Amino acid sequence: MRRKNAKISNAVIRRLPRYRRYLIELDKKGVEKISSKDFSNLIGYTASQIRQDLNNFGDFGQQGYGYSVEGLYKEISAILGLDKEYRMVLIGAGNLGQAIAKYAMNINRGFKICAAFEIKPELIGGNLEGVPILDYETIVDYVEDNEIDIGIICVNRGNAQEVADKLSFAGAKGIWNFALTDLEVPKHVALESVHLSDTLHALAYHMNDIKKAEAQEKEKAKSKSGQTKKDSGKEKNNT
Amino acid sequence: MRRKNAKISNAVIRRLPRYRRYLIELDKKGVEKISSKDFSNLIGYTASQIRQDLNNFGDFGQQGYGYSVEGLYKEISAILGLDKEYRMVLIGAGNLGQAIAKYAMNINRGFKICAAFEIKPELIGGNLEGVPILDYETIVDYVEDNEIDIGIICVNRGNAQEVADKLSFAGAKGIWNFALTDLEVPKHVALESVHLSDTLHALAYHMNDIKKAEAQEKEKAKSKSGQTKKDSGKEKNNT
DNA sequence: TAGATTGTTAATCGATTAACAATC
DNA sequence: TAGATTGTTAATCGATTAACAATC
Repeated sequence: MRRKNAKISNAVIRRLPRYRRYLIELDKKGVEKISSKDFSNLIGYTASQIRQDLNNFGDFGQQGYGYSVEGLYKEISAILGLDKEYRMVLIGAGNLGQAIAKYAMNINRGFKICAAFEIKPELIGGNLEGVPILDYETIVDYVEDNEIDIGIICVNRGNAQEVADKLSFAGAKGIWNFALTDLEVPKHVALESVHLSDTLHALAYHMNDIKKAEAQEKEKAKSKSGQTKKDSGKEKNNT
Repeated sequence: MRRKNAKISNAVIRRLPRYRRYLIELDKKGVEKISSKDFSNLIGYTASQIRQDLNNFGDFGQQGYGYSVEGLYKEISAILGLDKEYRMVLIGAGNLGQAIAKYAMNINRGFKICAAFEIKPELIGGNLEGVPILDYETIVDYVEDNEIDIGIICVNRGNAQEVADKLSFAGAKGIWNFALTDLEVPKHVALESVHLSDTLHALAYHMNDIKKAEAQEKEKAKSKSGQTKKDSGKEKNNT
């Protein structure tokens, strides 16, 4: 039986786009159904977790059969709200902003960039693959008039909060933030911050962790061989 | 007393870059010390969690005083391995790749892009702010000869695994992956995948979640007012 | 029907929070 | 010294995994 409208944990939500990606691949390959066990082998979550996750939203499977790949794909897409259209604006049309905006348009039909905003006069009036670059001064009116849903923030960290404030004020419902700062938004606005450098720093940590573990391993192997072989290492000249 | 070399949970590691960011800000403001309580108010983790997290790595605080901002910043930087230098290559010099590479160079002195690799002939031979764009065919030799630590993968998802294989084979110790696929790497190679579209999808989920909650709220308010006020809504014509 | 596999409850594991003795 | 605040143990909370009855 389906759960009521209990709060879904963030861990579950983060896994949904991944389920969806694998379902797209399966569908492409012509696979029509999949059991939680086979899905587990593919995606790397336990079968239990997969069933548990999906049952937060409904009874999508069928006992003795499994899950319909196409059916589940559609369900998850709907849960994520990917059956809807989103009108977006980009704020900050530098390298990163331009790349992110193009990326967002390419990955999913439902996300449309309507305009980009800049303060730099030399950029204003230009365009990105047909998307006009407008004066940042005009953003509030534009967002209101064009019923913009999402703002992509790609400005410097010092300016990000004021951009978020303007977007929220003008009626945006979501903010995809790439500035390296933690923003505050009204609770009716959804916020997703992508701190790219944090992920690079986590990578550095893991690299060093592996390095340390390898060094310890070597150390251990050395002392062990020192105990077992008489003629090794420092003991060499003692015999 | 300091913990031995127990495995640090991933949740802790993800918080470290954030602690570090706030410490940089505090240091810039001239703040010299901070208690876990004050830090908690600032960063939004509980004081308990902050002390618990830091004690995974050492006794950085002082009873009755708190933590030295500069000292803690240095400790965390060292834990993350940010006191070292990293030599990087970019694979895939499209919009996103170029933007990510420039971003990585700007955020931290320690990360240096040595070269970019491409298969498109029209890009090979060019350069990105002084970084040469080389033929992808030559990547293995380059990574070996130049002791490259990290590869940034910004190619299409279909080609990402083979790039990861080449990088691992050539001796890279870390991979920062932006291709929309889950890579397999040898266990001596650290992998950090940034699935940008997954974060956009999570944003869409949260936007819809807020929308649903608001609709329910409205529904509840309506039925409530229907009970209390005689002349409201559907009941209007009944009097 | 028998076999397979779900949905769901119970058990386990891990992470966060609370409490407090140690100590600066 | 007294007050403040840590380091650390214990309690709580939440998420994952295991188990199994329900059912296709």
